[in-house]
Amino acid sequence: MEFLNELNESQRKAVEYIDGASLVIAGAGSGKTRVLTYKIAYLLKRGLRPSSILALTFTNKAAREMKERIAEMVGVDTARYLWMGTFHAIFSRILRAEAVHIGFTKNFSIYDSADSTSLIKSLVKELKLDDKLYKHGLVHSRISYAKNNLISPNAYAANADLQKSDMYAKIPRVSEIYSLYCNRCKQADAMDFDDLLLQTNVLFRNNPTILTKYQQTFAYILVDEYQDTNFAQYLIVKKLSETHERICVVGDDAQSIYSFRGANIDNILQFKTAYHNTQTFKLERNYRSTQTIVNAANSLIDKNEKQIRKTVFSEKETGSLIHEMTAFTDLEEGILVADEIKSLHKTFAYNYSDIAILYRTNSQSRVMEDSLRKNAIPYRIYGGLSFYQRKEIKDVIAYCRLACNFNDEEAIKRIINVPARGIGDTTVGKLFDTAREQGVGAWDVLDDALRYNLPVNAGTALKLAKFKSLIALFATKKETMNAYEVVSDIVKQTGLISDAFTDKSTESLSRKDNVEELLKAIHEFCEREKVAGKDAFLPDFLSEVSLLTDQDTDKDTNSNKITLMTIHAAKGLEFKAVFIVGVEENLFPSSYSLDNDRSLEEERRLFYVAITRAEERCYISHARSRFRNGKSDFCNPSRFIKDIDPQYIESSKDIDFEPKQSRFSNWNDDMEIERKRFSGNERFKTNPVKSMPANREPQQNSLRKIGPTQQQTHAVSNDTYPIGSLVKHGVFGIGVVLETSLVNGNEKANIDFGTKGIKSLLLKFAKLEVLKN
DNA sequence: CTTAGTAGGCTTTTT
DNA sequence: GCCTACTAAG
Repeated sequence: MEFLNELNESQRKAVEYIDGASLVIAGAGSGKTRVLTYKIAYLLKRGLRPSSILALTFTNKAAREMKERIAEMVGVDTARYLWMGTFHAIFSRILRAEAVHIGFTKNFSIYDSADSTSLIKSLVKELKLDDKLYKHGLVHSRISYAKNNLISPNAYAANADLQKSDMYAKIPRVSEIYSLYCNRCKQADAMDFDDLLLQTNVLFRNNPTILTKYQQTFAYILVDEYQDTNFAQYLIVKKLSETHERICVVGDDAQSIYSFRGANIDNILQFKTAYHNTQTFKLERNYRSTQTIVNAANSLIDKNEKQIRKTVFSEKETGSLIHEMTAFTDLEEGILVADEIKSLHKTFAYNYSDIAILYRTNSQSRVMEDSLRKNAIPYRIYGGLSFYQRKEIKDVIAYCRLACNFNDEEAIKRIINVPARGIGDTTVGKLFDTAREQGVGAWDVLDDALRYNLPVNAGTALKLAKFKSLIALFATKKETMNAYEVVSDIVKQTGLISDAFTDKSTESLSRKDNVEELLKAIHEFCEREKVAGKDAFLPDFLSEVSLLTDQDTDKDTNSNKITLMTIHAAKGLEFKAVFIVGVEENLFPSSYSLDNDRSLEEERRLFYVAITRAEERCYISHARSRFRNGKSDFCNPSRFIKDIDPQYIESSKDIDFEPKQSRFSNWNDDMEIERKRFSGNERFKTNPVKSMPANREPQQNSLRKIGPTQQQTHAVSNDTYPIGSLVKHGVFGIGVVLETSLVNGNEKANIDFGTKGIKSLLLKFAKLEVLKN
């Protein structure tokens, strides 16, 4: 077991304890995945069969990467038999095998969130409720909450607290919708994402022999990211490990950021209560970040009440201070970030792929993008609409689903008129109403309008019947043809992308590309299975694809580009330099989180996650005004900045926002900074990593280019705003132009707004009105 | 039944 | 400001 020597002492202890329940608290960057993989390797070396080990993750990506690493250690042929995957993937596999015990078939459909939403909308309509009050998102989140907490529709209706809060929100009939929703899913032989966990619980609760079978199968259970488990997941794991209690959960309460998806931080905080004789291991050495970054993050998270106390430390160099950047507007923020990235790239030889810009909301990406594009900095945005959420992809998949499960009503609704075949909303409405009245499935009604008294004319009836026979044809083909052949056939026969030939718009071309991309993926899937000696049929592909996300489609991750993503998406990743942008009140922390401490603490953890992504340099930026929801808002710096011990931050704030300070003294500061910067640069060249000096910083960002010491600075011969002009600014009012300068080709002016102070503004953004010059 | 035009709305989103 | 989802006209 010499591989154990590659671990530090606390890691090794966590790996070697396998006799009972263990909780591994893994601080950011402390080698959590390493512990998990080595532990599995250790279990195998100790003689456990791979098929008796269950390892649960939250993403396919995490599962795949872990499996690869284990394969390297113990060989592919052993690793293959591990039960390793996401909660959803593993339990959908078990549910397919045991489906009959809970009234489903093994080919049950998986409804994605769009299907759930669509079903909820139809139910609200059917019940003639006001969709302004019964918003689908809200209703869905209530249902989801109930399912995650294993509250049945009846229990929901009987629960006084839930009823009270629904009453208060003027949506008292949610329990009714919930109940109908469950019935419809069952009729459609469909489970939504939450059902995969809920029905697993139902299965184990109602079938003790089946539970026992899996308890015996899984001799050892490991759970990654335990802080993100919800109650349904907690209970599955608890039940499966009940007899042997050989379980190891790994997580970091400080990185619990998914409560809005039902994650319950109490699962990790209370683990010791749930499992007797728990051994706790703390991984406190951070291998990722400089001491400054680790200490700053510690000082921040220290402000949270609810947490497992730990002392995360780094033995790397001190490193540079966290840099606070202040911009006037979101646009200027983009410019400052791009400027700094250029300097990191040019002067300090950072690769673009070493740098990430992280934000709280996706909408913030736009300004950053614009600025990067203008500066010809390559970037890649993660997030937004995922591949599998694209309309054309979902359409193809809906055809597949329907071919495998004729009861899948959401699939029928989605594709019955896609591509347009003259079956409109009215007809579809009649179809489902009739099916409901007659107590049959819509599928049955399709080709027998007469028998079921479907009130449509002969032409429409024919169209419906033709649609049915088309799907029935695919259903027959799937019995003999492999997944790739069937789906190519579907795409060809339905004409889903044929309009791309007539329509040359980039839009339809990209749709065509996407469908081809999907076909390629299916082809690869079939080839993979063939290598493993299996034939891949449509249901096999379907059960895999329903649980796939965009993160699994990652390509060109190796290219040298800046990463732009939300902080949520950045969890688990690391970059040499990280820019956290828009760190302002009401944005971060989000205004939605301000009314209770629990969610405010979660926002703080989110900020903690953001900071701890950085290995060497971390920038925190905020703007004084920001364009949001169509209008410009004033912004104050986030309270979280004050939560960080000031000794770890340096800031450009004083320079930009100290109107009382005289220009003269600023100049002095500025020159001092420039001097330090210069000497810092020189040192840096000889040793790029270690001597990253804290003082070579962009804190002069807005002023260094104005100060006389800067060589790139040129006075602007400016006709529009000569010195002494009287100008009017939308926010600051009337001011006098003191001086102008050129900053990377952008004109900048220092303007005295009297009581509002002296501001340094970029003229192209400031929208100044000249009153007198 | 399809298309265009507008009103509303707005966090994060491992599956 | 931008996207979606519903409504009114073709």
